[in-house]
Amino acid sequence: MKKEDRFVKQITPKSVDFSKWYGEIIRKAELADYAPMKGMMIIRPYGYAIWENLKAQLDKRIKDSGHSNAYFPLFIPESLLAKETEHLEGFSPEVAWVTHGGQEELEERLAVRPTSEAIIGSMYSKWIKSWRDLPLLINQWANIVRWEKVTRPFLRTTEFLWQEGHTVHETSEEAQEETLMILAMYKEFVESELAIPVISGIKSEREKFAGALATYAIEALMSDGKALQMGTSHNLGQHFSKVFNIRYEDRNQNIQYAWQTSWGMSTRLIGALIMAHGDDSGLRLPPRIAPIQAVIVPISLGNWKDEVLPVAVKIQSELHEMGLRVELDQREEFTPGWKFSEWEMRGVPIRIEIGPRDVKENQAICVRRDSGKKEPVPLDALAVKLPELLSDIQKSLYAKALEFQMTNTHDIESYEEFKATLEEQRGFLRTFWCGKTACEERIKEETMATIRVILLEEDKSIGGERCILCGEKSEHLAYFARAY
RNA sequence: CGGGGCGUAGCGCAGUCCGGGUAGCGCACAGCGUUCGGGACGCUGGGGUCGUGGGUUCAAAUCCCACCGCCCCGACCA
Repeated sequence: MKKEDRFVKQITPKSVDFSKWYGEIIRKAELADYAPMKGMMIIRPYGYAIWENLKAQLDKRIKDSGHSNAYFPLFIPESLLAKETEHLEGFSPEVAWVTHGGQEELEERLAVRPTSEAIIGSMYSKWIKSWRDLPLLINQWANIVRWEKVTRPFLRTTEFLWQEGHTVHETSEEAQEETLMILAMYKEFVESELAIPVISGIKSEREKFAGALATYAIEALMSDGKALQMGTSHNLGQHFSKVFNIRYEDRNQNIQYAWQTSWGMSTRLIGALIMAHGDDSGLRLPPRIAPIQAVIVPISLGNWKDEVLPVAVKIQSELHEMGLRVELDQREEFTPGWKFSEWEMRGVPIRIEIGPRDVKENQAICVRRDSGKKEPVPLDALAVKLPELLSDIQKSLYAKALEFQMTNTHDIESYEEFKATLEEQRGFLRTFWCGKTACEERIKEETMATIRVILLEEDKSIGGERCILCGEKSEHLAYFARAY
């Protein structure tokens, strides 16, 4: 961006210091604030409004695909959490424990849920008796606590909000089908609502969820070239049904352990929005989830209160009637220029300027946040033009992000090239990997890059290439990246 | 958990070393007036346990000791 075009001067340009830029956007756009406890944050109304929009859109998809919402307890007795040992071992370093009720020490410690497989599994064993009880398709919206050592607002906080689905099925095939259906739903949701293109695939053994048979994930590339996991879908197989005794009588009157899945997406999505779309002037929110889709800024010149304001009020109420989220900024203590910068920083997709000149000409000036393009629009055309603009901005943000992802996805043929590319340009490195944890770990040690996902069978165009590190024959086409 | 940085008004900082002595600046905030098509200006005003505890001293933001917290960069994770 050219210097004279950069009107917002309150934040560090992201090219100068990405971390600082990220933190400043969060505080100055009033998305969140640091809490007085380490690793915790307050999600402020503007940030929470984004979450509510994301949640509404995702919740609709979850329900449309046959799932129902429920709510399970925040606390999990230690004995329950400890039943699946791989699960406990995976989470134990980051579990917070309640040891006292008032002054009295508890007989058994209570874990603050780091995820709810255990408590939900224990209840499912009571509810499921017959194949007629299946599939059981439940989702919960909840808060989760994980005692992380390194925290960053939205990306990794001690407490976060998420959605976790927990389903039970008659067969292994059905569980697998559910796992992949959710993965596809997540991808569609993120791409169409958040306008962020993602890659999807299976996680390596090392990166999979503790206690799962297989973990699938969607991953996106942030604009600093690092990858971010945006959602996971796990096929739990019978691991949890065996320890929680979730059994049913099948259609042939045999007693069987049930097959389960679990899947989740969190407030981390907000961090992704910031890092995938934001620019030097601040946030750029996709219209479909922006709390404010258009802001009207009246130009306070001359007798504007009588001449301009009534027109602005009328525009707002008309657009509001159409279901658009439109704000009229009639604060008198700020100049129009100040407001322009403010709303830009907060990522509002469209600004509608209206001043005395426009009123005379029966028009308003529409300015796009994504491109900065201004155009006069006749007042009676606003109702048609605005939805068009919003939809165009949504598409264009996605297209820009996709272009970025494609130009930063590199097909790699040698380990030397792998290391060089990572140093010089980051991004996704697409290459073959033999499937051995030893190779994966050595690559991580030497380059800080991890396997984000391995492409699924059906996505593979070619087979029989060789592992980037050891040279063994391999069918695993993997995406590597440095990740958050 | 390692390495670095920082705690002074809501935010950003100066003052601390090298000299202990009325706690300052910019922004923000409040009032009034003039302004307003890309972060306006004038005047007036309010706001401080100088991170916490201890010590030295007539006197500590400043010197000494201990502790706490936060941020950033690395090893582990939605």
